[in-house]
Amino acid sequence: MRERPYHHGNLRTALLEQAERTVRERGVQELSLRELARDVGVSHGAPRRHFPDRQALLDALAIAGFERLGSELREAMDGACEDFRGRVQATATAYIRFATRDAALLELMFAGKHQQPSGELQMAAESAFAVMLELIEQGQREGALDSGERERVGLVLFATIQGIAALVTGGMVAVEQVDELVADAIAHFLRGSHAAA
Amino acid sequence: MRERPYHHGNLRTALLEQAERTVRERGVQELSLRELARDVGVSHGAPRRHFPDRQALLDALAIAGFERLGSELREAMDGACEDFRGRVQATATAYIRFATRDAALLELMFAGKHQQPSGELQMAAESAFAVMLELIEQGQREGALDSGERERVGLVLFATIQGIAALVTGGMVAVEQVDELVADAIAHFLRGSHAAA
DNA sequence: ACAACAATGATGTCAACGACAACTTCGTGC
DNA sequence: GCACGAAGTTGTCGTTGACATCATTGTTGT
Repeated sequence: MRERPYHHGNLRTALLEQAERTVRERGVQELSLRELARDVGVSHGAPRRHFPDRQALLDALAIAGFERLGSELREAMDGACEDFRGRVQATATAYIRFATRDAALLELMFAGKHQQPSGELQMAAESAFAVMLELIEQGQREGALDSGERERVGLVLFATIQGIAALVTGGMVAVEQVDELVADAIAHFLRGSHAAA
Repeated sequence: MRERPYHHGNLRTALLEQAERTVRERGVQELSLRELARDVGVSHGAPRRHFPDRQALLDALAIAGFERLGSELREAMDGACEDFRGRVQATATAYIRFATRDAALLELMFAGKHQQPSGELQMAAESAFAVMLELIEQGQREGALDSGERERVGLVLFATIQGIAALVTGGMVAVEQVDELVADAIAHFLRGSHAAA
């Protein structure tokens, strides 16, 4: 019977997957390299080959998180083929869903602790936020938004959504109130998006 | 010459002050009870008399943070005796200033990790946010805001501000852009605050 | 085929940490 | 003036992250 082979085969991925699971269930704080190694069935020194230190693991988790967030956002946006408001609502809801399901992961992604912008992480983040910018662009083409600088309007929208996520994960807003709050915020945003009457 | 006396005199306060300093300079993660004790000139077991475990210290830090945040917000709001927009802007700016100066502390306050709502912490948080609600109330009295449910409008505003803070501390918005972004967001908010034209 | 060689994993060690227990010093009320 | 409790000290245990060294495997050039 095969004692587990010397080479795990694909340890890096296994570590990332188990890490994401642990982070989701028990938070970043509780994530321990050694426990991770035990869970995956490998010695405590093994992870070091793939992640020189704990922060490197966290950075990799953040990158994976941004990639997943980006595709969920894009999927939501593309799926809602209705009007602009519908797309905004769908995208925002997808963001909040991600934020509530993976609160600890999102916190990790936002943590400015990445002393090295690390390039790759920055790319992943920008790629995820690009979806938001596309959304704004569409809105401007359809005339639902003023054609001011895209980034400025986009930032306001993005900040609002991120803020709602923070309120929810911080426990200041009950989960049942989320949809209502998102709807309120979007209505507010759209009303404010045309030059003064 | 007085070897330092056996009793520190007021260790609890000294610990909290040093802890806040350390958190501001090096983040929550780097905060160690033992190092704290060394910094204050006391043995590694001493803090335990005042904080049964690390989380208790963090909770106390969060409470102090909410109290400070609350008074800074109130001060900003009361100081700006101009129109409603000016008060909103002043309060929002004060919030962002707190968030950038004490990013790690704010993260700590928002962390849902307080398994025990702990009563006292909840009270401190509500007391800080009460300032925001007062602001909204004033706006409604002055007719600058629709008189919808206060909490809903307030939440949208608060979420936006908190979101901007997150963007800044997450490094996604440069510090120089903050004032502009806040102004944009508030303009957006106020334009959206009247029932459809 | 086979000998380097690099990649990957295992093992051992170290300092630091948080939690806990046992002991000591101090101040206060009876 | 004494007993008692609050506040601080010392020692210990198990865990952790980082590092160094060793073992096993896969690959590559000849």
